[in-house]
Amino acid sequence: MPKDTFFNLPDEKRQRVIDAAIDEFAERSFHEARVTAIAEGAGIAMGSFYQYFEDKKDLFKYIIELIVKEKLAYINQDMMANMQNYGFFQLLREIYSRGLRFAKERPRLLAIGLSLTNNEALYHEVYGDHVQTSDDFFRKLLAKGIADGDLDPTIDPILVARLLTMLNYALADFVYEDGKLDLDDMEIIDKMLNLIENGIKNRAAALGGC
Amino acid sequence: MPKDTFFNLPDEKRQRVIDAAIDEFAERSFHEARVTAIAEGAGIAMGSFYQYFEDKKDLFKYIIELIVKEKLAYINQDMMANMQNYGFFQLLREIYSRGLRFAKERPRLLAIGLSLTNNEALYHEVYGDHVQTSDDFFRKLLAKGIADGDLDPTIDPILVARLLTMLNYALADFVYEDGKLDLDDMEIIDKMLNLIENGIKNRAAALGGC
DNA sequence: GATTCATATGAAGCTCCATTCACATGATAT
DNA sequence: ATATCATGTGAATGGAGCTTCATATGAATC
Repeated sequence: MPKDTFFNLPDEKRQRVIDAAIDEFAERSFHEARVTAIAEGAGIAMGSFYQYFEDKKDLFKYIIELIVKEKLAYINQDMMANMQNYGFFQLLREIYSRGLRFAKERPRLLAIGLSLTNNEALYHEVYGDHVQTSDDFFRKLLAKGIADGDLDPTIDPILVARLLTMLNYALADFVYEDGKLDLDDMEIIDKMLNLIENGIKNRAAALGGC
Repeated sequence: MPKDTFFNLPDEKRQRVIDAAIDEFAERSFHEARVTAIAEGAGIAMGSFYQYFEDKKDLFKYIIELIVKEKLAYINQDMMANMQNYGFFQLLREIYSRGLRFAKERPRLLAIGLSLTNNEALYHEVYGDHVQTSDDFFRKLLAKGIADGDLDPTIDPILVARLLTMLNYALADFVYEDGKLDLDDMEIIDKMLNLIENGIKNRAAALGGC
């Protein structure tokens, strides 16, 4: 947790520190990121940095906290409230589309988030035990989908939840590689959803008899 | 490229160096990995290390080269030769199952490979341009599957290739988290394939009329 | 205007490594 | 046995970067 001195800072200066930190952590892993670069980027003295934070990790945890808050704001806004009104695939479409928007609008935040998932030790230190994972969320969604009759009841919710999470990551990945795919965002999402909904098997032959 | 002195080493000693390097790179990112730990692990003097390698990166690239060779051996063996005899989903099942076996039998190699995909700069330095990606491979497979009539011809092969790659990663991920899923390997793979083949929509209702 | 308190500063101090160096060792050739 | 060559060694060297420290600045209070 940053010290009081940090929160007492004028908004503009505090924001400069946050921005500089996001820049550095987005470019380099936690271990590679340099406190000196952050201080310089924010236009503060090295000594000041340690007036504001215990150490580098203290700042990093704070930044992660901000990212989580912001991401949840993107995903959650009103959606959970109206959850009952939508079918499974509508909800999934909404989740993916909001996740993609977050990735496009805050690519540096996305990069930091991804870098954290690649560092297990740090990940646990940041989140402790109460890891409200993306998996948990999808599991609940799947349970509801099965209960509502939208989904094949024989699927394994734990496995599928993980797969949906991974596909969500895949989506974010496309953002980094512009031009790889000549599609607009909703088109990508709809094609992904089509895979999730129907698979990729050729049904034309099989359904001939219907 | 390691120096001649390295390749002139007795096999046993050369292997000790390779093993020590794999241990260290599997535990820590390239940047965090310590030459001192590798030298100590291999039972050689620091000076010797620099008789064998230009620097830390020289060794790292060599290790990656070994990993790629070994992984290809797992995946490729005879399979590509018999490709024509199998349908798309049989091939995919085979690929996933071999990938999973590699992950289970060589978890440290898997970890190093994953860590490399998380470091774009290093990744490009190691592979240069001729990045024979997993994507390319799946694209060809998909093209064949469509040509053979196994797959829905309206899918987007580029997008789906990426999704199949990500699902392959997801599979490897499960290996790390034992117990999360109470299934044996082939069961996981078959459930994944079922998602890919048929999606997760509940067809019972829709097919009632058939 | 002196004291106190909070904050600012950048130059040390320190630790951790990668890399180098000056000096063995030991084999092979002369 | 001496010279030459390849290899081995671990103690310097040096740089990078986190953290601390001694000292300023400046506002608020007495």
